[in-house]
Amino acid sequence: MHLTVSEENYIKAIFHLQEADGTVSTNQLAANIHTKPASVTDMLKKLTSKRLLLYKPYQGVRLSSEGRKLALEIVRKHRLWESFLVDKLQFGWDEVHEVAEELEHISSKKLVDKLDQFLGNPRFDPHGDPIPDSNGVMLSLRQVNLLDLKPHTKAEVCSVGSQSPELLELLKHKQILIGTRLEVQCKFEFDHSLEIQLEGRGNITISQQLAQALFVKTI
Amino acid sequence: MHLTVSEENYIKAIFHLQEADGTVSTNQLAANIHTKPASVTDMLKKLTSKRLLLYKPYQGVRLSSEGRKLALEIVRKHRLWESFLVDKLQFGWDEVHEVAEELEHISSKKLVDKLDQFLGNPRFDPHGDPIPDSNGVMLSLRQVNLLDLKPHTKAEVCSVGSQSPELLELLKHKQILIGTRLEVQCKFEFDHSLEIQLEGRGNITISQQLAQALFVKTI
DNA sequence: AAAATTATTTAGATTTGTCTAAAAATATTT
DNA sequence: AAATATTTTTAGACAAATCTAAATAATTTT
Repeated sequence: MHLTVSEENYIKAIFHLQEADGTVSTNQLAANIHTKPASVTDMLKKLTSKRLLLYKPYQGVRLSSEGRKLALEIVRKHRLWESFLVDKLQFGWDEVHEVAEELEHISSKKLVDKLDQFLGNPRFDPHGDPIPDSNGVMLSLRQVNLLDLKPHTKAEVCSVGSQSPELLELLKHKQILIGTRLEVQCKFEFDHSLEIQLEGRGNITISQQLAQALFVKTI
Repeated sequence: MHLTVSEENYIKAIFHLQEADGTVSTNQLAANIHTKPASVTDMLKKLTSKRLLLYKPYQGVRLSSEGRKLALEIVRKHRLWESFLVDKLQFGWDEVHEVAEELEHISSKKLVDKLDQFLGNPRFDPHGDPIPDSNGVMLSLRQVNLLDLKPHTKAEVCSVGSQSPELLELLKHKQILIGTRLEVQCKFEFDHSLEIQLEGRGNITISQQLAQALFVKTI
């Protein structure tokens, strides 16, 4: 089954969007992939005819099991390449996403497996996200959204919700990294912001938007 | 200047073909790139309008200095990735070409330079071909075609003329690698074949076609 | 439940890179 | 140098992936 770069990008986007929702709408996809709803409809039809999607017009779309398998291969490649860039080529973890978006479309199965081995079969990428193995099995982290933590719980940052440059800029400024430990001090109903204490440092404020983008495990 | 994969492949093909000829014909390009002459004409017009080619209809084509610069970047990427695959991922030198054909189109300049550094700034790839540096400067080997050697000269294989699977299969069968040492015993006018002695082994026959594909330096 | 709004699909156009068939230019042979 | 053969270009068509504008379906509001 050979897919174009464009087809792969749709499969990947549906995979990520359906994590939350179960089923994905045309408009959601169009926004995510920076294209127009009409273009999405065309592509959904094409991928459905290739048996990669379960799609009923007006009813949203999900990946078929075949589609899910392909999505996991793409995610695996993306996260392995990110690991390579950070661990071997000394990229910053906040500058690898775009390059990995290109590298993830290289098709050689042998390349991916050799790369995996070369990196020591890592289970998580530099952002803390789990890397599927060559059978498409992916560990899931016991991670919760920072927004859902109660006051006085301690936690460790283990992944971020997106790789947008804007988010990464803010994290850099606040000196929050994967592995940073913190304790929620209090929460404010008014704007849903939190005050947290960073281990070894003082208290800082986290906005609702930022908290929503941070996934932690309690410690 | 952003080029599509297809455009880059034309630039690269012209670069390699003009090594020998100086100027490249439409049919030559079509054969090399596995496409039809009519398609080549269209692309030549497009790349000419981007000022990457010097092209007069019916008169063949050459790279402009801008085109040559881009070609060298692509060749650099190709050969660095081949080095990575062989040196780091333990690929055989005869199985890296196709993967490198994909990797060479990844656009990040930073990636290429970091990769170069990671590999220890190699000057030659696993096939013995020189790798241009980040300024597009490429060492040229003092290498001659095996066909041009006189009887009783000793030489060392330092590069092969192509990476076609057929050629690599034959080299594997005859156990000829980069670095293999040999001595030309005699040449036959009739079919332009050579008899050579492989160091530590017996005499074998090299056809005109094979000799033409082997570049050596005398020792 | 009818009207208004929003979401989605259809219809038709555009761009890129390719193709085939035919025409034009160049090269080779007699 | 005329005829023939080869090479190259032009003209017109096609598939992929996108777009805009218009039509249709679904949802929400009143």
